[in-house]
Amino acid sequence: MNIKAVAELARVSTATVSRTINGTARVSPETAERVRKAIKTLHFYPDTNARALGSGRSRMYGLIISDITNPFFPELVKAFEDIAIVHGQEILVANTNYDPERMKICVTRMLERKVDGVAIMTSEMDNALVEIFSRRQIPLVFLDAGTPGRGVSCVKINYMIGVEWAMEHLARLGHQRIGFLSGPMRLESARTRYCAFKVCARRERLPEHRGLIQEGNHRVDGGHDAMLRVLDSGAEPTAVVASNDLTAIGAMGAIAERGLRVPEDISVIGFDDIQLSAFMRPPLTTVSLPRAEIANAAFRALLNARPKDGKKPAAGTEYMVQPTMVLRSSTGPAPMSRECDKTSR
Amino acid sequence: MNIKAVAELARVSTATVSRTINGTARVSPETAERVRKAIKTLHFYPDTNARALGSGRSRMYGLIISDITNPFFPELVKAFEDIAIVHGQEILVANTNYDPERMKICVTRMLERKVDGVAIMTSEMDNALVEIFSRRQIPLVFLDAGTPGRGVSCVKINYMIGVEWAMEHLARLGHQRIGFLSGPMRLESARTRYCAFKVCARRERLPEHRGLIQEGNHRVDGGHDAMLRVLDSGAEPTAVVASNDLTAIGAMGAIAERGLRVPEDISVIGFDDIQLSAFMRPPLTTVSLPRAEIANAAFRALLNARPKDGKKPAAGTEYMVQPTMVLRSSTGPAPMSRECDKTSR
DNA sequence: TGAATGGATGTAACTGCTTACATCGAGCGG
DNA sequence: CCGCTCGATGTAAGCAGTTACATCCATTCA
Repeated sequence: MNIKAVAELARVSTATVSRTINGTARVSPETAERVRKAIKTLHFYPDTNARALGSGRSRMYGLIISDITNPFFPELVKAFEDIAIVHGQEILVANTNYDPERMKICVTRMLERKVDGVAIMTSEMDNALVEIFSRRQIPLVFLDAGTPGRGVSCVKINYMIGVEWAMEHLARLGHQRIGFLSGPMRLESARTRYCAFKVCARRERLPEHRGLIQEGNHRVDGGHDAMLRVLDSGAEPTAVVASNDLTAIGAMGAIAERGLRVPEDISVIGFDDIQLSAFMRPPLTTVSLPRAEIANAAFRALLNARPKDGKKPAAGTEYMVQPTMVLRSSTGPAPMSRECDKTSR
Repeated sequence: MNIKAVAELARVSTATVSRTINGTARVSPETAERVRKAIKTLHFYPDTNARALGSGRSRMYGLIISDITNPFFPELVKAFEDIAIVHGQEILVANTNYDPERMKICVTRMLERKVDGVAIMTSEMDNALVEIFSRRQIPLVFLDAGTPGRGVSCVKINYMIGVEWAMEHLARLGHQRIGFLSGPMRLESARTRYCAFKVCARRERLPEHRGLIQEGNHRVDGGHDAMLRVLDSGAEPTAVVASNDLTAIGAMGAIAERGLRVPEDISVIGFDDIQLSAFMRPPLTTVSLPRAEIANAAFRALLNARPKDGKKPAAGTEYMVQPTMVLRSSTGPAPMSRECDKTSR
């Protein structure tokens, strides 16, 4: 079942069949109709491999993420896929599992499949690998990393403003001793959020305490453990900001274990706004990162940077997306300080 | 950058390069070494499209799921991908978004990419589409649907035993008035769970009440609404079993809204054991469906059914996987009946 | 010593589609 | 009425691999 069979049935050449399928040149309406009919009759599906080989374009974008079971990613992937389908492109998803070794495999897959561009939504990237893509003139787009260049774009999230909003929200509620549960420090995105927190904390002249800041791993268990360390440090926070929602959820568990209540004793703010945050008890106040917008920007970046007519890829751009604050019930007025508590007893 | 360049640098023919890459025939160690060195020097990555075209095998399996943002799927996808990588295969994931129309697009993609087999882990499948695959001798494997045949396997989950365990657990805790929040009845898997519940309920001679059983949509909002309907029906359940975890989570929210407590007033049991269930307050007792095992069975099914040497696909098999009960804190002893409550006041 | 064997490698046809170029009429202006 | 243009279509050369078959040479055996 190939294009030749269709051509014979429609009594035209294979070129005409190809042209009607792709709309790359004028075909008379009657001929086109005959071809379409033949395609239907024979249940013909053009072989993508052959198409890619012949045309040099694979009609496929690569999407590299850390781990599809991290709830941040599925929505991103879906949004990206939906846009891709509209543009007649497919997407090839690859998980790095946070492992730079496996990242190499991902890159290899992309190259072997001759993707038209790659969106790298994770940070396990090393410059040698970027070089490989750039040598082949394959457009790239990074999330929260890199600098724009020929064919290389990046989508940056305005973490600073997100953290500012969170801090402002807490300040209004009267919080002073605010903890921060960071992500793994080897991740650029985690470091950025951490830095934004420190800048804000300094600016607001919040009391500092060594124990207030603890490193997690962007997973629930890490958030749980980090929160316990905060509580055990004697820092006595009235609120904590977590580097992502999973961390915040772990923290809420730890707080409950210690017999404290959210938000009466400690307020908690997350980052990401994953689906499940809305269904926690209490529902989590969080800084929402707009997944669909990120996917959109990334896709547009790849589309725009696409090399035209064998020329070099166009210049890359930097996109900035703005997070939004989602107020739910895990934050509340700061409790009176412990000193007051003691006095009143 | 193609195989010819490698061949020239290694001073051999393209056939020898192909042979060393694929290990399909003996190549002398010295020659092989030269070829490998040339590949490395030139950063050569063989074009998968050309390979697939030449060999007829795409080394790729399709995986059709409903929706990657449904937390049941990411783990399935990941497990499937991990096994595939070990076997040197890739996977092409496609979302149907629960839409039969879009299922057609998914099928088209699979055919165009000449996949070596397809795992269909969703129910929006119609027989005409199955026919298309079977005509092309492409092995299929279904989850919870279909019957095994030539090249067609299925992985079935023993829902009956899962529901039995849940009911037994509740019975031991003294529950009698047990509600059921079903999934959308058009899904075979939802119907199966519902039937299993009814069979169990009859066998245990549990009191029946029209309002005890309500239809949800396998999402949180559906569970929430269905639970409200149960509560408003006057059925006064002391426990509810939900068709999946998201439904159970929605139900817990509805219960809390009505000022009732889980598990003191109403026990809740879910189905699936998605990650977030462990982090609910209270953590959700649920019937765990082993995602990794399902992925494993599906992959093995495709591998075994693969047509050998141009022959027809082998006969398909039926795999049965067993769920397990995960006891957490959303279930507890049945409260005394309302009547008793009234009397004691 | 000549034929048979077999391992290593080369040659070239083939995969299914795209596309540059060629061809062929029809319509049209000079 | 001729040459031109232009739209519709055909021809065939790629694209980058795989692989059946051919070739070559060194053994091995009768």
